[in-house]
Amino acid sequence: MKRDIFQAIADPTRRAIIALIAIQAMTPNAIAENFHTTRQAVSKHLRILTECELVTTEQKGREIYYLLEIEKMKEIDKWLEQYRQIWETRFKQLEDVLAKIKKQKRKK
Amino acid sequence: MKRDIFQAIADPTRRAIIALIAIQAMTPNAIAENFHTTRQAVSKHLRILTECELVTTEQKGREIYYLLEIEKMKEIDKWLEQYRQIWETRFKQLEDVLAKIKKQKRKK
DNA sequence: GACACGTGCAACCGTTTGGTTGCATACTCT
DNA sequence: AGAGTATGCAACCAAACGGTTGCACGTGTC
Repeated sequence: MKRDIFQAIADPTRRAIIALIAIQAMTPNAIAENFHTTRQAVSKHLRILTECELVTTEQKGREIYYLLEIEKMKEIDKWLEQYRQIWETRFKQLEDVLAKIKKQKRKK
Repeated sequence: MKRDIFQAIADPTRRAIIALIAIQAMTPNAIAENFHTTRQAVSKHLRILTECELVTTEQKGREIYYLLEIEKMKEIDKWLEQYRQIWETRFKQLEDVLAKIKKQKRKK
């Protein structure tokens, strides 16, 4: 039942929940109001997000606020980094080619 | 059956396939050699990756080479951008606080 | 043309997923 | 203490997922 962060963000509803609590911490009920599902379904999503440490909870009386653990999002960024390097290299190569063409035109 | 890019990268095997063909285009058979599954299973993953335009194919005789569509990866980067802004803002705020503390110490 | 090779697709199967309903628990207010 | 509110958890269900096996189709090679 160990889910990783990539599975966590795979579901559109969960991405929406993340977007919501990124702005401000919210209770399950408040979050559920934004979706066309039951509160329990949202609760399940929150459990998954908590399991892979993407969100934390903070109890205030009988209400539980869920907050986004923004640091965890960096893991995706870290994974993307290797590919960012590739597309930046390709862009650089494209620039070089364009520069070469420009140079050749000037010669005429 | 419409899958988005986030579902595509949710599976560890698919992320491994992406990592493989990021270096160089490969045939399904060559890719499958790197995993402990059947060629058909890999073929299925490739189909999913093709469906959401993360990979493209190039036929060379009876072999089909799969290549990574690196541009598509930028979609994830674009999605991450909003959160990157948040963690950078927080880091900035932290810096400000530290600077303030430093300043106060100097007064003494 | 016959045959091996590389590949995709359909059918099937067990497991996981996302959802629902119903219930138990914990806190608040009167 | 009792009523109402906020929440989590278990049981269940249909659909989707990831895998396998078997087969069909196109492409090279002899």
